[in-house]
Amino acid sequence: MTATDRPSAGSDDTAGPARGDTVAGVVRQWQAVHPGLDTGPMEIIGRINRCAALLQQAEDAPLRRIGLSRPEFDLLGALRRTGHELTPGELARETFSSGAAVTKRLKQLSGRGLVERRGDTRDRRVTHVRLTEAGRAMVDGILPEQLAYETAALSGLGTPERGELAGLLGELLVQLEGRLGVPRV
Amino acid sequence: MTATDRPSAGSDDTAGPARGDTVAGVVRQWQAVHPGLDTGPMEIIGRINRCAALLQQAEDAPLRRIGLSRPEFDLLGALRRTGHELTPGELARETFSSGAAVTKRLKQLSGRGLVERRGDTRDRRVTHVRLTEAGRAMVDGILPEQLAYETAALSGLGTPERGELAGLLGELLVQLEGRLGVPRV
DNA sequence: AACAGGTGTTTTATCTGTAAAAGATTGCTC
DNA sequence: GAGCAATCTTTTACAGATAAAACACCTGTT
Repeated sequence: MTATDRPSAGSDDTAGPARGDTVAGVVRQWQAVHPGLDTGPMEIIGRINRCAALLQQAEDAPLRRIGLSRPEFDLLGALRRTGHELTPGELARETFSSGAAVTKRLKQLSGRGLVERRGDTRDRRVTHVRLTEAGRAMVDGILPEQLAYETAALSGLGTPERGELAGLLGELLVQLEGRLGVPRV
Repeated sequence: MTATDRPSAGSDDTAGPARGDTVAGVVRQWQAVHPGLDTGPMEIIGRINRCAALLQQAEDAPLRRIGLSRPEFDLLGALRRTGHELTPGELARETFSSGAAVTKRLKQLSGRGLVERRGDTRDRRVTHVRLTEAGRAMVDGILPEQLAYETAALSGLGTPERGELAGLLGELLVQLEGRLGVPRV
């Protein structure tokens, strides 16, 4: 993006470290260099990207403890929440990743005994993937911990603000998926 | 994260494609499997991650046209907006990336004549990096186009909502940076 | 002055993800 | 039913990121 970086903490004022977020600093710098610029989008997109980066870094912790990367967990989660077998292609669509990436992850995960492959009887091109008992147990075991971690990460926001934020992000996401998600098809 | 994936578009109802975003579908699936689960954080974090992924994909377009990756552009942007030379270490901090990544990008960018290195006269460990005239022109040329692209991506939201969203994200980011960003030091 | 420890940068080994091609199989069309 | 385009999955080649080690240099202490 355009504003994911840190303002070069040019402390001159009170040197107070709690004077807005890093994106605000970046925007201020751009305004100083290009006074007329419409930096409005930066304040949303820059913050979304920065939040995503920080949250993902934090969320890694519970998963890392059980030796799972987030993409791997997303794959297992897709199988768990749909409740039935999925083909590699479906998994790729569910997790928004490439087919090649899914193949790699399946190799890894089936090596660890968390998922199983089964060939289709009718169409021998396709395989069906399902969670093993161990895989199901791992997802169910880590999920509450994961959600607790996420809740803690968001605890700085009040309950009403969390609702507002979720609503606004949902609106934006509907727009983006309608606009950008469709060309994917 | 936990909910970055697509709901297995089990079209049964009216098959209306405009029935909420993909994250809402994922949350609904989890609720069906684990009825008691507090899926509140998913609705924020999942959406942030999904928005980030879609926006980054879209934002690539203007940059790709001039053969620049976003991390490279972020590096050039940091030099442009601070207005002075930066060392590789400072660039790493500004762009939130590793020193090794900065080294690689500098090699690439200086090969293209967009940045120049200069050794420090006092401390021969450090080098100073500055934009060349071509680099400055490239940043200034692409930035308005980039921002126009971003504005278009956000145009689905009304002006007041954009302000609210920016404000809420700023609050969240302050919290996250205070909590997660400090251990980085 | 020599040394120890710290800092700034680069290199190396390794890992992950993707795009493009390959391989395998189906189903439609003539 | 033979051929051919389409579909699903995997493999291959390659670009990019990171962690850890290596390297170069500075600084304060003895």
